Amino acid sequence: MSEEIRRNMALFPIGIVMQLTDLTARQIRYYEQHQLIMPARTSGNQRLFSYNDVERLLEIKKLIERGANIAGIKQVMAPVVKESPETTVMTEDTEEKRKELTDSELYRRLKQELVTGNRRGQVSLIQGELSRFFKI
DNA sequence: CTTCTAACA
DNA sequence: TGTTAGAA
Repeated sequence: MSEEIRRNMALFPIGIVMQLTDLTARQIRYYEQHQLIMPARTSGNQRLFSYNDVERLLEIKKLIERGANIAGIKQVMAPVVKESPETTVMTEDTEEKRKELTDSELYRRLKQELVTGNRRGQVSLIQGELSRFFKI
């Protein structure tokens, strides 16, 4: 299985993403309304975010903290279409840098999430999937 | 219990 | 953006 598929594989419900990004469900849904992210849905209409979605949200969060609005973020971030196999749309190299920083931050949180373990329900949902990313 | 949508004291 | 109501 390629990294591409792994990164775009939807596996976290909004609750996990909230903890990973420190964003409220309201904000996450709001960003989705504005096409900043396009999480998949379960048969029950529940949002399922991929590893990439989480990274994207962290990017959005930083831009928001820097005083950017939705319109501004849309300009900087390449609009997500769908699962584009060869679409590594990096508008600027400045984003490459920020990406590296958020990656380490994300890794730290995901790892902590896996070690700490959530409470009933989430454990089975996330732990099984995350073990594919981290060998503990 | 968790998440979803829609709407507003 | 917060928050809440009612449903799934």
